[in-house]
Amino acid sequence: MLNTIHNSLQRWYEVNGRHNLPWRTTNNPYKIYLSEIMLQQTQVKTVLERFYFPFLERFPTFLDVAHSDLDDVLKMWEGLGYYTRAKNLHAAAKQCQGILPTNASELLELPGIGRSTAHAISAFAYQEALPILDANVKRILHRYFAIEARDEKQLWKAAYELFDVRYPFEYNQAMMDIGSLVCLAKNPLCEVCPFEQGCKGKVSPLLYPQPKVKKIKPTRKRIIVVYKHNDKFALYQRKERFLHGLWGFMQYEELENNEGKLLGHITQQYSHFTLQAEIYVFDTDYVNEGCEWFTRSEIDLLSLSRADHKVLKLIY
DNA sequence: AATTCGTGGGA
DNA sequence: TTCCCAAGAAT
Repeated sequence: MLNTIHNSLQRWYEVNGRHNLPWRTTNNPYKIYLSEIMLQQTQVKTVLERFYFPFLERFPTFLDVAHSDLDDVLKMWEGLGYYTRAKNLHAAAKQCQGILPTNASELLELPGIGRSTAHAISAFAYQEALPILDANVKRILHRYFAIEARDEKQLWKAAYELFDVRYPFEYNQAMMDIGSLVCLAKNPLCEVCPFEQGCKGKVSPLLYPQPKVKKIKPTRKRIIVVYKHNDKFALYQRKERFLHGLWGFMQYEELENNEGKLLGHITQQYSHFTLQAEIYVFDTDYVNEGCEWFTRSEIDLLSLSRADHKVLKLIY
């Protein structure tokens, strides 16, 4: 009986829910929206302890984002990763002039907002009765309905099937809490799960969902050259999609000449490849195309990737 | 439709 | 250490 499950879930949430998360104790749409973007593919701990509050202090309102330069938004995003999120946040602020739409279908029109995020913002800020489908909900649905295949369409159908239209806010928040606290990927705690009665996968929850086919992560070897002159260093702002908008030291696929001094090496794990780079320092006043010169303290005002911070640490 | 996007937590 | 993968969206 679905009604029994819903009541069980509501009771569980009242007692065990993470009610003090800052984006749950506000009804400010911008603060809810910001949390949803930051939390995409990112753990709560990271957002909560390092990024959410500093960003809101720098950009208290969505209108402040709309009036800002992208470089300033990227600086507050530095270290959080998936920088297209910052670019889209900035573009969205410009597009709606700092005023968020008040329903999911219009939110979906904004860059960086997909179906699940649109539903989340609308359910949390405006109580619109729509289910979300994040990693937590997906894992619960896979197990509750004993769905092995990672099929987006099937999961959305399941999401609507289990949804409690009476309490969109509480239901969606509760689902994420169950997913991150109870229905764990490796060690699910079925004994304390409010879904235990109706869950078709509880006899062997680890079967759901099917494990992803793991692909070997390729290694990219690169040469990074730190051009230095007096007290300044040459950096370029990335124009390509990867790390777009971030500043960094020059990278080459192979060393073109033997000038410069070998300083060391770095490795950086990315989601789909491993970067292994040798770092050279080259003292010159030749200005590379697309490069600009910065002192050490000026570099601190730029947004750099993790790999370039490692290079910076090698210099000092 | 499969791949591309960062970084760090946690086992 | 090594591995999986987290409040997904865009391409």
